[in-house]
Amino acid sequence: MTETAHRTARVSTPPAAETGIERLYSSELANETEFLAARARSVGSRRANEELAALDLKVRSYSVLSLVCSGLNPSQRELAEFLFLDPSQIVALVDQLEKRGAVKRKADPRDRRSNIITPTAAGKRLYAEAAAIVQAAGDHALSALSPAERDQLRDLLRRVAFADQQG
Amino acid sequence: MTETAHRTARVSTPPAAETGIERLYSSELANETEFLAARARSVGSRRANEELAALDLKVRSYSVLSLVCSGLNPSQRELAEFLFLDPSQIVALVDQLEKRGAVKRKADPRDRRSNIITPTAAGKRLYAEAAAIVQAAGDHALSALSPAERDQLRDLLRRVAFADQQG
DNA sequence: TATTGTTATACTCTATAACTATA
DNA sequence: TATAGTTATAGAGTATAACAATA
Repeated sequence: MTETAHRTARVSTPPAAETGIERLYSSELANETEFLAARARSVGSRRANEELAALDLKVRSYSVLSLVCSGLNPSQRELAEFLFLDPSQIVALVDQLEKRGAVKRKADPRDRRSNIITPTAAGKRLYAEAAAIVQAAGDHALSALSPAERDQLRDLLRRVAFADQQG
Repeated sequence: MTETAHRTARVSTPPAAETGIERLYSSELANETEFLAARARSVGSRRANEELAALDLKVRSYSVLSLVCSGLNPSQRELAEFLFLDPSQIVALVDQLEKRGAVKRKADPRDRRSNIITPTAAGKRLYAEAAAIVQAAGDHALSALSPAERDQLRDLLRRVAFADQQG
């Protein structure tokens, strides 16, 4: 992202390749890590959203359902912090999942202000279906990479994603 | 602008395993590449947006400005396709940049339906300032990685981001 | 007839503040 | 006084369709 930007400098003057946008691949923007991460995520989440629509879910609600089904008994506050979402958005997401009988709110006995979210049996089944869909979509999005490269990418991303917490 | 207000409560709290959300790192979701990409991008673009606000820009408008200043003379249609944005959104973004004198529209002599967007001198100066900010924000976001690892991450992301075009 | 840019519109997502009940 | 959840609302972002000019 730094001095490496002009390592992949422009491929001479554009031959005005008519309608193709491939020529923009050589732009500086197309070599910025953040732009690439945004585009990669966009490619993946678009497909995931399309597939999840069959279960009336989106990546957002799937993420909540996944954490609720993790066995870690998250509170709404924890869901908000972990997903970088405002608590008020969690309310809406949990409302949706609760309305369809996938999750339940229950007061934390140790702090009755806190709602612990747990899955129902139907919620667990829904998650199993959704997880398979998301995994398939992810495999498709990463089909350009070998298994080893996928592991590599995931590990690098994890270190960036949690850099502030892990120091 | 104070979007992190709800997230600033953990400043002086000791690493107590009770209230922390670190326990959610072990969830399945935290090991999904797509989730990690979304979170990594969120970390980076939040900072970039905060810094770019000093220039009255956002990552969205910066991306347009960057492509316009690349010397590749993109049309609005090309900007839309490359940035995964609707053409109508490009209209608004180019309007903003044109209104502040950073870019100009000019009809493509070979197809007068098409608007070729070019930077003004002021636009080039604005881009130079913005690029430095974005680069600094990117370096900060990737500070957990070594230079070699950053290259590795960028190359892996590029292959994923352009997998459909490159085959 | 198809495409580029444009406008208008509706919908979703996100941010913010105020309120309650607990602590 | 502070925090978890809730509600309401405004703003930003996004998607869609219709239109004029051009091909």
